[in-house]
Amino acid sequence: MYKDYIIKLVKEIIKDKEVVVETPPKPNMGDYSVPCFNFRDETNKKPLEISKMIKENIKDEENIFSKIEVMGPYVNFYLNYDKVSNVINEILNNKNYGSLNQGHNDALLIEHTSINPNAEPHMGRCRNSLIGDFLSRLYQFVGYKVERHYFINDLGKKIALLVIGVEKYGLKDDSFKSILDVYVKISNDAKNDTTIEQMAFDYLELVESGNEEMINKFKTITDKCVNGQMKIFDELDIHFDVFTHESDYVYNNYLTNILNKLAEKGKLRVDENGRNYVDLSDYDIPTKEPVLVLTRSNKTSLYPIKDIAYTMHKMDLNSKNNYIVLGEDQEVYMKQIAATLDILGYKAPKLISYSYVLLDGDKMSTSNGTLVLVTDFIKALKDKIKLEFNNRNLECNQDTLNILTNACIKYTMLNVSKNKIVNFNFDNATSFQGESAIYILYSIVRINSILRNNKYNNVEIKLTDDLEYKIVKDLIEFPSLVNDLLKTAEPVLLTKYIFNLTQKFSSYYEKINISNIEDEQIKYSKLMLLEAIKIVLTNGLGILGIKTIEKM
RNA sequence: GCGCUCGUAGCUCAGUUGGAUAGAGUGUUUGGCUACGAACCAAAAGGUCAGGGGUUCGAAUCCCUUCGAGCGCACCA
Repeated sequence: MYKDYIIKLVKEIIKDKEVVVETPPKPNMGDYSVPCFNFRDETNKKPLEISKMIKENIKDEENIFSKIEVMGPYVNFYLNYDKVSNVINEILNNKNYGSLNQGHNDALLIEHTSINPNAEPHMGRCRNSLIGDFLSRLYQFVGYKVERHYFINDLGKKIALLVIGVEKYGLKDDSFKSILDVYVKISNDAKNDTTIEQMAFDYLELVESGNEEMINKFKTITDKCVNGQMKIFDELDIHFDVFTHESDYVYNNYLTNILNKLAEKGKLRVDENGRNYVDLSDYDIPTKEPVLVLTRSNKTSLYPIKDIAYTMHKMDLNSKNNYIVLGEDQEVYMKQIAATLDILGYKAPKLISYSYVLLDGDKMSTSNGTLVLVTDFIKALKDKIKLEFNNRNLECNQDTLNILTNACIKYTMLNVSKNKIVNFNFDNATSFQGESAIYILYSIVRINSILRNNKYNNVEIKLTDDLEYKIVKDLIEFPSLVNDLLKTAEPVLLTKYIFNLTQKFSSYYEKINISNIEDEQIKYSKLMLLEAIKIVLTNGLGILGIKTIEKM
């Protein structure tokens, strides 16, 4: 946070040049540094002379730095910890520390997950939900009023098949599993009997023509599916505010209006088979043909036109802060949608995309059996956690078990850059040592333990140890980290920050026994430091969707 | 074939919009508990940053190229 201050100071000396502030490679080289290579000007001074010149002329009037030193072509700044440790009081007085209320209580709409109703969530698909939920919590943390949207694709060929399957085989009960069983049966039947596929198209046509009986059949079975999915997401503590059915857009005039408007703009085409498509040749679309097909030959609607109707609806609700989370495989598709929306005079939501999840090197997919279902993974984690508790003769209640399970899943999945493939490895994902959620939660438990045994009164902070300074510096950086999260939407920045801070605390814990300290001011300062660490860790974990526990 | 993303320690990953001697965890080797909670800490070993060119004071980072991986490229959603 003092980077801006440094930039301001240096700019008073070096005008018209961009000033970069970075962290020196070694702690004994200071807290911040400004490289002077780029400050060369007409006078052609060497960076070495410039760094000296900056040092001699700089005026730190707020007394933030205890020392400013020249090291070759760098000017290094050492924080005055007697002063900046004040951040601890700030954190204790503001439990929302890190949020600068960037959202100003504005509304923000985010769509994520939106998986096919007949698909059970697995760890691959789940990456969307975890990133989406992370962003939702981040935006909420910085003061947006967040609304989480879920689009229910209740009109696909697959749902039609499912309706046929239920007619043929009935439904044992309303559980997700029974529905999936029926789907597997009917899609196997369809492979040998082509009349089933034709029947599916006939059903879809009935729905689009407004046949109420058929509409109800589609909606009923889809809603049962979505209920099943939501039970799973509930376990992950991921929730949605608004559900919208794809079918809502076919009965009204939404779709014909879109087609008419595209025709008005002169961009609607019909091909030799009677299909409607949009001409996107004015846009940079990296497909063979710059088009987007909207209807089948029989004029029933394809998914994109319903998605466009839905997206327009979302943009009407919130045109300013509108986000969608999609896998990398949808990037080109989103370009097509955005281009079509542009023709229609609409903006597109901001796209957050991410790469696939591989299972030990294989893509997770139902067809080749290489996938880990969320429910199965949750179960495996719970078993392992219980075992670990047993080995230590500790009790683990349901709440703790759920929190720890969630923490493991979220931390593992969010600890990789979005545009990199996640190599999901079972042993790695269930490791509780080192860089893991359990390590972090365990450390907070140790902080709690100290704070339970040692009461304190607020004092003027007096720190005595290098490690404390390093921790304070991390705490100072938290608000600017949150800013970086907003800029990049990159969860790994946060997971690494949390882990680094936790590591520093662990070393500190080994080094200094607070309970044995006699001097009250020093002891209380350290206790306040721990409290501040706990608040920042809790805030950070909260953004990841991870709850903390008092004991374990 | 064309486009996008990626390639960093045995394994899983960071690397501050080009900066100082490339960092963590895990695994391996070693040391530390009659405890502010050892799911921890300390230390050692481990690198041609996929290969090759280029740009400049300086490249894991930018450009070109080769190789490798993932994804996409009109009637699935």
